[in-house]
Amino acid sequence: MRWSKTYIPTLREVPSEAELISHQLLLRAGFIRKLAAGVYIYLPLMQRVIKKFSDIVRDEMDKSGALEITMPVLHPAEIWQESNRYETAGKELMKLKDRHQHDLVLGPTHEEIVTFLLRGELRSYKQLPINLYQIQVKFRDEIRPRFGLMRGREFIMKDAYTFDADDESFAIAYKKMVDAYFAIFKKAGLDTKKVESDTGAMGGKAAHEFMLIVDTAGGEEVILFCDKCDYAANVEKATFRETNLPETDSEMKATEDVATPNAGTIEEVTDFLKIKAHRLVKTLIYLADGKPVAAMVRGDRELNMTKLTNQVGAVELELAPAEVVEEVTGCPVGYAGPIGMAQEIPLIVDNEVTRIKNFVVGANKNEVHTINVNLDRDFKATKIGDIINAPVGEQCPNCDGILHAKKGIEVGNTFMLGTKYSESLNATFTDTDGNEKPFLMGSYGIGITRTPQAAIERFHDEKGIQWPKNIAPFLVEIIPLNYAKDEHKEAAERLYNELTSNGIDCLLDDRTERAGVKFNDADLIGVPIQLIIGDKSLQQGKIEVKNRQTGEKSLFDINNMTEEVTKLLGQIN
RNA sequence: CGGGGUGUGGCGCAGUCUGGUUAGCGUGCUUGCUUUGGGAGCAAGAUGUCGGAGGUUCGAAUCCUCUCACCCCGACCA
Repeated sequence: MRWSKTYIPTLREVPSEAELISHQLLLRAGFIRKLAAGVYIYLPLMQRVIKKFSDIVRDEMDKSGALEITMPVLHPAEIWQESNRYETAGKELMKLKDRHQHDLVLGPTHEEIVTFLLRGELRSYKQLPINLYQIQVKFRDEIRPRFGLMRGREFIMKDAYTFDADDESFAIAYKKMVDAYFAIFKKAGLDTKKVESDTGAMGGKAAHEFMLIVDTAGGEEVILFCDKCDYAANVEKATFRETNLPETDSEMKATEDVATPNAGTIEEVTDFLKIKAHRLVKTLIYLADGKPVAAMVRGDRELNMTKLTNQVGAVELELAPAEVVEEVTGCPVGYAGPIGMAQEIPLIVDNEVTRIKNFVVGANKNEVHTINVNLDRDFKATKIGDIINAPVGEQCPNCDGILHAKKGIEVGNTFMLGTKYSESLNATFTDTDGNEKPFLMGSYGIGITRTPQAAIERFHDEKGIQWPKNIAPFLVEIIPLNYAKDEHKEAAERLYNELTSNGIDCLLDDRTERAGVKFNDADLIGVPIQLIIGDKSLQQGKIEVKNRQTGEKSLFDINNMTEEVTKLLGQIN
């Protein structure tokens, strides 16, 4: 492709709307433009990246035995009502009405549709297993779309669905997908980690996420890793073993209310009472599906809303607004405690709280805390369980290693759905014994538009993008320094024709721009190999080569370019 | 949804507090000449519903009301 014949609108300045470096580079390098919040136009370079990544995904999915189909984007609301996700995922769904006032949904994912398809088609175990996938645009009415292609309202996803007759067969299907995912990301030049995750709104038995580890602001997810074994889980899911028992008293003491003037925060209270943060147990009021619940965790711990949601069996959980807190506790926000609340509500207590004697809690009175409080003696828990984020430095749940945290971007996920959808949508088959059984299902996603942005977040420098070769818009960019000069132009054209006819994907910068402009644009768009045609090297019968990933420069013989370029391509990521 | 912020040529911004020529600057764009190995120089030129609607005023980018869009933050304070 010639630069003059395509459209690469590079920007010199950073558009003010972009926060993340990867988002800025996508805009500056002329890959995307925004239409509305979370809705983007893919320009020619992005289109090429999408195609290259999609081809890798297709290739590996096909190899794994999955079958490509295309399902509709437009869904009748009824099928979503049938699975009950019209309610549970309601706010995320893009809804619309047709001219007959029929409710429709723009598909955010396709469990319902693929199950609809197969419940009418598959009647026997003999037709199983089957794996169907598609690469297609999805719609989600995100609360807050942000960061360019990272969290859009419209985006492209590869989604696959497996149907199996029994657990052994499902385990094979799941493993095949996991293997395919590792192969896909490896081919795309991305080293991903598979981590355990919560099943969330998707439901089902278990789930994993494929994370690209980054150390930039783009890493939205926190992942806990064991330093000894291969345990890895995202923060919502990660558990730990309580081996570092906190210091505490041996005997219970009598409770006492203590005035704590102007001490509302954990720090203020612990300073005032001269105690360590773990001895102050905070009581947080949440609304679980609209009903207030209280949760107690150590002052030095973070409550994990996903775990709490699961403990109370709720669909939606949100921190209670101040008015509700005041109504429930009977005092201003900041002094909630388990004893003497104005209303009786469920009380979920974190495991760790049971290890401490004589802790401090809010007294449900303004600027008063109660000291020497003990579980069971002074109040009863509705439920005791793990409701905190696994703390860094605590012990791995599987071995004696220590947990540490990293940030990552989720580029793929796999869900063991079990029979959640096949049961709710009544999709059954006849087993070997003649009985009707619901299908065992799995669903598997890869963000086709998010992954390239994640790759940029991982691979860039101050000059621009450093694409891994297999998802780069081009493999090679030919840069004649002075296209108006016949020798440069001829050498460039010859090189372009030679490489192109040998199947090497080239971009020829045939603009009559100055060298500096071309160098900067080349570094910005991030094509892995730059071939620079200038007087210095040309006079020696050489072409200058710059490896965009390392910045390394060398000279190739002008008569041996295809071989040299192919060799270099074989060496880079 | 709550909180904060921003809307001014393609892009980045100033001007708004304290209303007053013809709304500026940088960059980009067009044309010409020169230049040509890391975002050139000189010259000439084009490009604005100042997000929108309404209002106050002799006069509004600027003040008031409403509205729309976009960006950021969101629960250790319980």
